[in-house]
Amino acid sequence: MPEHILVAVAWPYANGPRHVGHVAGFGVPSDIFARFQRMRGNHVLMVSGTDEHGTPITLAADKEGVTPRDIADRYNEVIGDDLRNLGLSYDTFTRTTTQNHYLVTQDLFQTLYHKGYILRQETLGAFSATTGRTLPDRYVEGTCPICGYKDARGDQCDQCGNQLDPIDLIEPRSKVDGSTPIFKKTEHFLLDLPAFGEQLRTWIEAQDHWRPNVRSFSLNFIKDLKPRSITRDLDWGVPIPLPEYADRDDKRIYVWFDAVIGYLSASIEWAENRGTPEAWREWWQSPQARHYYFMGKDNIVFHTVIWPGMLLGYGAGGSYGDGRAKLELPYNVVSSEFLTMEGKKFSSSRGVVIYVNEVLSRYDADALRYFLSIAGPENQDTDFTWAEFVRRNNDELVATWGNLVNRALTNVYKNFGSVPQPGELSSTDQDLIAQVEAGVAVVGEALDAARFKAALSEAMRLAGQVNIYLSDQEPWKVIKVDRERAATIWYTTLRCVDTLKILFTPFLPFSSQRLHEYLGYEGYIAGPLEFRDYTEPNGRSHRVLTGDYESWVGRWEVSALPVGQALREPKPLFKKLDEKVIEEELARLA
RNA sequence: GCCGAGGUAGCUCAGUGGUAGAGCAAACGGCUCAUAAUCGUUAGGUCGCGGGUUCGAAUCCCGCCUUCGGCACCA
Repeated sequence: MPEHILVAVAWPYANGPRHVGHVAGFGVPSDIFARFQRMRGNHVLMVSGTDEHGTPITLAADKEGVTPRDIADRYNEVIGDDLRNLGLSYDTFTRTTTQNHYLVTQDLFQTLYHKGYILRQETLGAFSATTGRTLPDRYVEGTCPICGYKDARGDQCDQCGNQLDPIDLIEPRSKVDGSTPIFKKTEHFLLDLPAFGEQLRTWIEAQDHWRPNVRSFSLNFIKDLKPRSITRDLDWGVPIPLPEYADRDDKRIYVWFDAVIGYLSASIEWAENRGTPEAWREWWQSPQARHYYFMGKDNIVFHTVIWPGMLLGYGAGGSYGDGRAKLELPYNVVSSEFLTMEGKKFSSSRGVVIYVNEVLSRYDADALRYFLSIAGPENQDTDFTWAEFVRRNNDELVATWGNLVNRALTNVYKNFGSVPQPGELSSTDQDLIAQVEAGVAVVGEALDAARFKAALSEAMRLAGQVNIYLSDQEPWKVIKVDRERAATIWYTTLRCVDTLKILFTPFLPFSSQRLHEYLGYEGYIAGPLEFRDYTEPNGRSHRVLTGDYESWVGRWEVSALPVGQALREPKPLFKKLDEKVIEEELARLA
């Protein structure tokens, strides 16, 4: 029975290009998972988009003298290109500035408000004297009233560690331009999280298939829930859908509140764009559907506490719920740790960074995907170094898998031209095939459990087994004395390579597609992704990254390689990298 | 400061109660079909430190050191 699987991927923030650390956490793992589930025959809906509201984008816009919309447009395009070039197979990668997203966000806000889950409260906020814009706590600096540290931030003093309120700072100043901020009263709306505390606790406690750190972290977090502010004094964001705010442009819904709603709004957009406007309900209003969320560890509570709280509050209400069924909560929240760069935290300002588009301009997407899959921060922080990148590429990807494919294909292409007719398979041949075919289940189980390193390691181990088999059987010698036996050995090898191709496809889609073609097959097992433009009722159009995945022919099954199928002329799947690139890349960092 | 996670071979990392693992790097050997790729053998660790529970602990408990994340207006 095919299942409905929602793959909800963290929304990259559109204030700059995304670096390798970002895609290591949310991008590559989610795509591996989605591709695997599609190959298994499940109905996958993979959604995300660029997160385009919030203070950092307004600050970037001010700095350049352009509008926030300009910044969002620019980086929506850059980020979309990067994700497409990495082969991330979203059903819909959209953005938070669509009319649809505004409508869905406002429906959630209104529904929660009318159900009494949103509170109103007067607070004192800091505003810039020069721009009139709100200054988030961390953008106010001054002298710490507790320890006297001169560069304490409004939210916390880095020297004594105490939590602060910007109003308490001595001689406060704006981090942006140094001016003295103005403090004034402002009304805010707060999500009443404590109202969901008991439901959340019961629900989280039952999720014993979550990674332990995600579960225990979340349980600890809900011990002390407080109402959480969901509005900001900004003119850039989703307007507050209440009559008294209809004509005001000084207050907006806070960016994190609308960003998580993006998972729902993008699903609704996908259904609409596809001409089946109700189809999203098969994922969101069906208790059988499984929802997987992928993100970095800094985002856990948004996905295990706040967003579930919003969903619980919304229930079946609102214009999208339509009284039919409640919206479903996450099935699993797959959080990654962080990637570091040459032993240090990624930092754009300090130049400790490598952007996705830079890597892809010089290296193949599969080489980066391989590294991030085998050495990524799945269970703990891991380090990206150029030396390790080159080594993993040359000594593992090229040497083990690439070379197996290349030696097999070039030999068979040269000597037979097509899949050779085997004689009787020896027990050694049969054992090898059985071992590799067992990988379909073993690797599949690991992938289903989001254990990507284990899955890829097993696939690589099996590729190694085929290399051992070849060294042992020496078909290049056998063919001089016994052509039929050589044909049998090469047939056995190709059968294994064809099954391994399936196991590698979620990780290495580009090279797997090429291998698929070299083996003489037609159609896509991992085809092209597409951008499509959609125009909304308000006349605005935007670009969506998507693909025609239902037409792809790859299935998570063992090889049924037809004897006699003509091969196409093979080329190496991967490029070996010169050791010199390590120094070149390190020089770029400095 | 409080909460959570990590600290395992030279390097990068697996491994949650039962005689310490992988890949690479190192040393030696085989093969030469293949992107000088591959295959085999050897060597290498008091599993952060100190206590405790247990017949038995990298694995459970306590303390300490250290790294990373969270701790309502950064996303």
